[in-house]
Amino acid sequence: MLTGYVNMKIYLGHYNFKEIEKKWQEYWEKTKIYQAVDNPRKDNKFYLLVMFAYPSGDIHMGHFRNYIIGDAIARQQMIAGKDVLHPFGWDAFGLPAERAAIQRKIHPQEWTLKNISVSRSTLQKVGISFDWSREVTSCLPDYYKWTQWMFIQLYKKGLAYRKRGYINWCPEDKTVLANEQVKDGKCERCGTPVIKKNQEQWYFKITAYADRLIDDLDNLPEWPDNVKTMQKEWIGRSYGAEVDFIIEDTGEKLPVFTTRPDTIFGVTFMAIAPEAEILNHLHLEGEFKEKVERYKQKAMARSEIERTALTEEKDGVFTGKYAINPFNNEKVQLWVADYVLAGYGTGAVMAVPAHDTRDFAFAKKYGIPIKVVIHPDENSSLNSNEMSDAYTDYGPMVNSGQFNGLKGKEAIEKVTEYAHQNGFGRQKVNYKLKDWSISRQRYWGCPIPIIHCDKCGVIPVPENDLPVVLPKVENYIPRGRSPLEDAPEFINATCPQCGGEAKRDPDTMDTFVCSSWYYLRYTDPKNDKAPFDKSKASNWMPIDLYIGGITHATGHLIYFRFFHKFLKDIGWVDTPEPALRLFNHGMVLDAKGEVMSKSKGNVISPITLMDEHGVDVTRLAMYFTAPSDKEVLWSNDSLTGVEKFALNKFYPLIKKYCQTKPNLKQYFNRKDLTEAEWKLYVKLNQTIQKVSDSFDKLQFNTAIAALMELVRDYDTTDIKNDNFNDYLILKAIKLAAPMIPHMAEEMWRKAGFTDSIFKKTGWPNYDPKAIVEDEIEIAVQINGKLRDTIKVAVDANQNEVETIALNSKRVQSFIAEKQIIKKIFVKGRILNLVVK
RNA sequence: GCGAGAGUGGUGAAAUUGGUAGACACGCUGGAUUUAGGAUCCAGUGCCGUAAGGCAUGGGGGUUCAAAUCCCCCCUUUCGCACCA
Repeated sequence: MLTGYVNMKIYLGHYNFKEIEKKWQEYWEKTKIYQAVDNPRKDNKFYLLVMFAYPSGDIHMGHFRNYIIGDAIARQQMIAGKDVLHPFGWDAFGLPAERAAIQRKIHPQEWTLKNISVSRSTLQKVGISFDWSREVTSCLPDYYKWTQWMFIQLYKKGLAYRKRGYINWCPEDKTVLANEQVKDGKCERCGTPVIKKNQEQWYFKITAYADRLIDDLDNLPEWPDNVKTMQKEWIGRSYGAEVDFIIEDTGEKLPVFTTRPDTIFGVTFMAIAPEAEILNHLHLEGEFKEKVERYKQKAMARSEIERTALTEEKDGVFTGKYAINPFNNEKVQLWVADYVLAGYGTGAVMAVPAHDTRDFAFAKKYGIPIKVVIHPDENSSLNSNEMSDAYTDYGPMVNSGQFNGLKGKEAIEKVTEYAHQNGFGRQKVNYKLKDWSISRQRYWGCPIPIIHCDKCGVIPVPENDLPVVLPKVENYIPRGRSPLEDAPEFINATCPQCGGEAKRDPDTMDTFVCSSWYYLRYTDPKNDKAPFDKSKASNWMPIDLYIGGITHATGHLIYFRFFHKFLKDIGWVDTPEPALRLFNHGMVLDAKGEVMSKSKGNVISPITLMDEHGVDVTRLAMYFTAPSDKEVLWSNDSLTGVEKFALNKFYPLIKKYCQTKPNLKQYFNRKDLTEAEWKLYVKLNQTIQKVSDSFDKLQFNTAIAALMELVRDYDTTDIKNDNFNDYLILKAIKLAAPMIPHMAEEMWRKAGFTDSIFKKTGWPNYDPKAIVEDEIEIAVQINGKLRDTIKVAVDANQNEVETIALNSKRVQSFIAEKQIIKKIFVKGRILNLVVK
């Protein structure tokens, strides 16, 4: 019945990947197979999102891996019959594009648009199933019009506001950075140490959502724990109390935040951050004024890295002023110290040297008293003269008046309650998270839709006048203030309120604003009346699977959740969270484990590999090398095994197809198959199960291994039933199709189908009664050590297995002259005989 | 320093979540075929040992009939946070 021996040499020539890839790519495009509908069935939709890309050149290995992971899942869902939305777009504003443009002396817009078109056509050649009809590009006015609209909605709700304060400034990029763009005190992009600068900026009030951003993480079971933990820590919620100390001279309140109100009687000094506003209220005099001033200057000049280095000894300077502890009316010294952070709490801390490590070191250095107010327990005590470090655990309060003896949680509650009743304190929750600084003094970004009028103040641009178009200026080099300030045609405007002369806001937005809502635009990308149609968005939301790098854990992924929650509050979306499941893929490094970069000269381009080996083989190699969440040390050797498999083993299956058009929905009955066929049928169903499981976990390496086993076991000499033969081949093609789409489509068509395999043809379900073989090998252990394996019927009970086992010569030799004292039997697995 | 994860053959990795460790590949060794091959096919391949057998999942202890998997200590490593009062 079958074609018999096939010369593999001839065969390889028969899979002309260049031709076949082109053929199907054109077909898929022509038939619009990836075009998502606007109104999927709610219970049958699958929104697969991969993070959109910076168009910084053509795509590299990392992109390639990211997108083929998503593509395999998207295609599996298509086969499975889901309505799939799998869009793509470009995060096209931002510093990298601008910097590259400056280097090459091309306008950022031209550079960006050119890169987009190159990258797009590469992605099309990779055969990624993106719905290009929904492409969005964040630097084009039809998109950023709505980014500006978002800004205005936030402004209307009081969630976008201006504030003067110290900001992170990158002297190299000459712009403000958000906290998440500062890594180790350096600019994340260029590595330049960041300095503090006092400037008026726009902020989004993300802190108003801090609690929901933390609490709702518990409703995201399909987000990785590490990301959730990172977000929780980043937001950094801590419960405590705020206590008002009194500045002795002026009687002014000096509130401080503490998580340890139970140590309040141990306060021996207060420390204030050099940048803190309160310092100006102290009316410092004489030499103290000078010293403090000098210290402030010094502290501000130090870089963030120096200031936060833990090895650095803590220092500070006495202000000559005192504050009163409202609990015991004790007078405590007021110090300025740069280990206190201006941006957290009130910028001042109550220092309890006996019970805080930092305060202890500081007190020792400056000879400030140390007062013990907590003992480790009722039976042991501390002596401040003998302490070599602070005691920071909980314990009973001492030297604390009426509170003596209370400890831990109860102590904290009682102390706080007392402060509350007496009007000098309250419960307080504090967050590390700060409001999101979004102003950037750069050209290549989304203009902030605000007009500054001398008469009317800050006026948002009316929504009808959007977009505020970014002008194409010649001089976009950053100089420390926004280049737009020097573009008269842009900066000069009329006030929408009084009609008088006014100025536009010269800054552009952080690009993370653009990427905070793009996933919604995909549901309705051409809408020019609204950012998106509510019902279209509602049809597709939430995102079922969001794939991207772990690098965005505390940046983009928090902003995007914040935006979504805001949009829910103003009635534009109806789910509490944007994405049900998050998956972080691993990085691609070179064979030595180093990042691929042009400067190192170790870049391997996926394009070169695809030209030489074809898209499908290149994809397969990437899938097979490691599970998707692990990093890959890429070596071209990875191609060898999978190439042989794909070209010499898998593709030739189609030559053995007998054109019987089997019914793929059926299961076979045992009586209709020969013994060998049934065995193969079981193998097929096991493969279906393994591949499906692997896809659920995005572990394509094991899916491929399972397919390799199936093909290895497939032996036509055993098969008499052509219908079964064809059934097996078609199922195998479907299982492989998401990973090797071109080859699979080719095989599918060769099998006589006139429509695409990706058009809801049905993902294979395994036959539950054909998952285990009739006869299996089970292990026989003596005292827990493997001594033999025996073949038994799959449902053999303990007695049957024992009989067979005891018949084994090997087993006998191990139990000879010994007594069996215990028998453990796990059906289908092991028999363990304990002997003595 | 704190938090989370990881450590399995020469290499990439599997392991039904406590039940035959190393699936599937790469590489290597031997053989076959071939004018030749980096092509293809067959066999072998964790380590020690001729064998019987013993030893093996970073190291050391423990729980269990049974541990890569659970518990304790240590080492290495990756990532995140890094004076958050």
